[in-house]
Amino acid sequence: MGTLPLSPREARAWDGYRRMQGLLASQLNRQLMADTGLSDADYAILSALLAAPGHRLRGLALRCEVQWEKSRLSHHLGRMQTRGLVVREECVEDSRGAVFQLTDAGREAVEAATDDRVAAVRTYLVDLLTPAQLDALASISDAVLARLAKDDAHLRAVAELARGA
Amino acid sequence: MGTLPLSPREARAWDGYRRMQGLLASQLNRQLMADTGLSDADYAILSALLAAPGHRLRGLALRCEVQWEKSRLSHHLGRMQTRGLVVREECVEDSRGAVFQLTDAGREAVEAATDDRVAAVRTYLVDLLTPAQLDALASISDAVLARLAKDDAHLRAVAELARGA
DNA sequence: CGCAACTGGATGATGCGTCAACCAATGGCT
DNA sequence: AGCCATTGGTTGACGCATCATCCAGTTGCG
Repeated sequence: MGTLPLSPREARAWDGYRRMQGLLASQLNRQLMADTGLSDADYAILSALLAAPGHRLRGLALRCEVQWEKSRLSHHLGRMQTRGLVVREECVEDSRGAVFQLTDAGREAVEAATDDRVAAVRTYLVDLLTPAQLDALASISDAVLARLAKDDAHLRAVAELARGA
Repeated sequence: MGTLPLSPREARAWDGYRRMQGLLASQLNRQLMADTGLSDADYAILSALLAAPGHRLRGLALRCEVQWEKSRLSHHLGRMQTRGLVVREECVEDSRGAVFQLTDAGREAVEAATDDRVAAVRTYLVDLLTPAQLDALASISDAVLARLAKDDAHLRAVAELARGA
């Protein structure tokens, strides 16, 4: 593929994004961690569970929520379990499956963390942007996510073909 | 701080950004890694060195370029050194300092990786966006980065005060 | 000069993320 | 029923990121 270099406009956008991404992520993570003892990853899991009916979710469903690799999820849930944030239970309808449930401590931890997280998101992102910028960010994300999803679909199609061959 | 929850518009922007960020970063990293054996982090270091006069940079300067914590930089440079991508030399004007220089292998590796990186950035971000969206992304980044810098300045000021007290 | 504070950088411990391999349960197909 | 491909999930190894600590060289100040 003959790849032309980025134009100044493109380079500015990419460069800005790259720097913002790194610093913003580390700032949000650091702050949440310092204030609540929960990492970004913890928070993602916990809030997915909190939103689920009965504060419990099948491993697979959880994986769809947070979009992690299965081994990452497994490792992390293991650690969270030893920290008492979550418990693992057997799955009734598929005995190789697992169901994870929020403990009371886990529920308290997320609830305590939520304000902090929202406040930080406001401070470092949302409150800084105009409505037009908010919408632009949403539409940019949509475009990128659609492209990434297409790739996923492509991968699945290739797997399909391999199966057929 | 009485933190009101995010409005639907704000939530959409934040949620989109969050998802895009995670998947985009992992896709870019994965692809670069698979195609060139270089991680995102490697590439950041190597391209900073490549751009520097003489392909060499003081540790401190490198840290400013990539905005990493010093221990991260030190560890990573150590590993890159054992991989033969980089060499560490003594620093003349400050003998506690260190200077890092790209090896030939390192130079070849970055140069080989550059096309791949640019192509991926096009595929998954830049080429998907309209000029208006590119500009919006740049201005959003500027706003966020300015806010983060302000915090940094604040931290420095606090340190200053502590020094004075 | 001499001492204290600071700075550039290295190091070790620890938790995290990814990959590859694995295992058991399942479901489809004949 | 019996087999085989698939799937949900775990495990171990390994490289990476962060924190706290440390060290040597440097700078500023009396």
